[in-house]
Amino acid sequence: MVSIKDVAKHAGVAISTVSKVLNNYPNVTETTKNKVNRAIKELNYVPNSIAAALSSKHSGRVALLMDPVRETRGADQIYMEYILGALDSARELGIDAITVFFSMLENMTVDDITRYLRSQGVQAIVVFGLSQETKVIRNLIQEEDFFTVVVDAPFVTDGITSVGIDHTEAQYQVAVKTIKENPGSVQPGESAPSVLYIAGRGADYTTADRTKGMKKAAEELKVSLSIRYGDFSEAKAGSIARVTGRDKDFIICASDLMAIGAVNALKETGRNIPVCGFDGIALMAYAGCDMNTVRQDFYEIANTAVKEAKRLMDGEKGRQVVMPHRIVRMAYSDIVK
Amino acid sequence: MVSIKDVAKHAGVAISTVSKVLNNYPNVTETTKNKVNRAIKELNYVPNSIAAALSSKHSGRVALLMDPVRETRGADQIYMEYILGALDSARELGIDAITVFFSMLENMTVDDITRYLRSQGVQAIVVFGLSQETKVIRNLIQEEDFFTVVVDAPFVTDGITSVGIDHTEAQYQVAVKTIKENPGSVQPGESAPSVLYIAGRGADYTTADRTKGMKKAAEELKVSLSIRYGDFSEAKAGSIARVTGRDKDFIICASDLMAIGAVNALKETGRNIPVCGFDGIALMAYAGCDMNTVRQDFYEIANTAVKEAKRLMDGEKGRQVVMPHRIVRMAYSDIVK
DNA sequence: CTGTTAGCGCGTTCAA
DNA sequence: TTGAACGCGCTAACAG
Repeated sequence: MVSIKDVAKHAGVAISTVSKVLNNYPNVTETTKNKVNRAIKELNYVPNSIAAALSSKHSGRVALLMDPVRETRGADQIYMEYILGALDSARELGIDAITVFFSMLENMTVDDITRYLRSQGVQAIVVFGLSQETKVIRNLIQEEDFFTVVVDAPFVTDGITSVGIDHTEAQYQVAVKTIKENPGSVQPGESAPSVLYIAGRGADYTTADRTKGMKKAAEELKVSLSIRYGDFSEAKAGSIARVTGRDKDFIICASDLMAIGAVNALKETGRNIPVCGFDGIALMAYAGCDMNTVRQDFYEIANTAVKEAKRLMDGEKGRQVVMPHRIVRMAYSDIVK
Repeated sequence: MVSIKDVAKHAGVAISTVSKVLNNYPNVTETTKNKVNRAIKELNYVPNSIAAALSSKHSGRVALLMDPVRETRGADQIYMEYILGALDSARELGIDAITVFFSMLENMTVDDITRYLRSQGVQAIVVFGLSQETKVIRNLIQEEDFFTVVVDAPFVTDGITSVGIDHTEAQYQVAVKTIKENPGSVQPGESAPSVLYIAGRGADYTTADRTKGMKKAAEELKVSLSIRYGDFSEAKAGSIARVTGRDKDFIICASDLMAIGAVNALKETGRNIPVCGFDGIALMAYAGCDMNTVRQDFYEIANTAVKEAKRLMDGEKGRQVVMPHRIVRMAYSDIVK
């Protein structure tokens, strides 16, 4: 393995000089810089990031923490896009990222986790899909032992950046669009259209925001609103749709999986009313649900999140980043290429 | 940060002694071992794996190479399970794993990739879903610069282990089961039932094996067999089903995604014949395809693959590992909990 | 069985 | 502007 020493020798300079041009330090003549770069090329040298990390005491390593629930394989797309987006941006920024699932952290204390991550040279963490129930992770974040970026959760301090879409606005828009696009589904003679909103899990940080958006839409459109919590469970959303959805004109769901559950439940009862979801995953179309959702661009969110992590490691302060979203209609024909 | 030196001092022994108990070396008295362990506990010491890797020259780090195609989000489950399985077993074995997608390696030469991985301290690679078309990766494997485990591809040398199911047998079984379970779908008066087999991509290592299994089943059951290549494309499988499937009694597909494409194409034409897939992903059930597939247990395969990588790093020779498979019927009700 | 010592490859003072 | 030297935390001979 060719090391910095070989490069130095080959270029006829000192090791430290090579290190300086590698790290773009000032105070290096163009001439020597060229010499070094030529040597690097000729020897096909690649810096050893392990050694660099050990020496500099900051690895620039980031851990991606997420919780793909084993039971809901249909939603894997979300996590895959998170991972793809995060790794792409890590690669681009030249920092390395490791993926850590909550399941690997089970029955570990905050201290255990901190030590584990430290031993791995982790300097920053990016947390996806945090819920208030995940106490350990929440404490981990609040300990601020690492530079932290949280996706879809309201934490912002000097060391914590928050990234996510505006869930209130997104839910508002998708609800309005769904109701307005389907005026015919209101029973004739009915005074006000009725909407069943199947919200997520109360403990989830996004739930309150989305519910607020739904309420705003209901007020503006003067529709009567019933709210139930489906806990992001497809089965539970199905039950709710069967019972509470019986006399409603619209069902609006806080997740695609719940929308699928609701639609399939309705099919059994023979009813056919507009249902909309939220996440914009391909599964919707496969499940035969041609309906509105919010396109969340998980890839972009994760991509940005890692960039924000890098920003924190570079000494900048935490901040809140609001990502754009857009409303789309998922259709099978758009999926199959 | 508390280091090995602190532990040594605290325990009143030499640094190397601490290192020895850390790495379970022989020739250490129980007494000193206890002293050291106590010190470790008291100081809350965590070994720095970065330093260990630098010093020992073998990081035990493994890179997971895979190629989740961005267009087929429905099949993300496969990659998620690969990742989950691999990371779980890496965590269990105490080695760290990084995930690398083919897309991150685009327009890099074998040399570039080797250097990149080396710079990351990668010692072993696990390659998922290799196709003969991916020349660069194939060359990377054959260079044998890293300990290598390939999933579903026929490479075995002293430094390369191959892990996967028996695709011939699996395809044989699922085909037989599908045909036997649906005797009624054969047109009355017809001499021999006819089967359309939509194979994968010719360049894929699994394709030949699966096709062999299909042929064997066709011979045994005395059915006439037509073979077309769907290239694992849902759309292409749809076209094939529409055209070539028009007069067939069964359609058997080499992947779930193609099965879904075929089923949806058939729906348009109003025909309803048995169709089976292969991978056993949840999407099948969501897509309303209640049909046979091979349950491949991607999680288990990846889990095993990483263990095999560890085995290679421990100095054992490469070998072939055949994983079990089983045939299941995917139904929506089994998916939704 | 335990301790001493020499690196691993690199970043970083501090003199020159 | 350059280079020599030290140390990051640890492993691995080797000596005792």
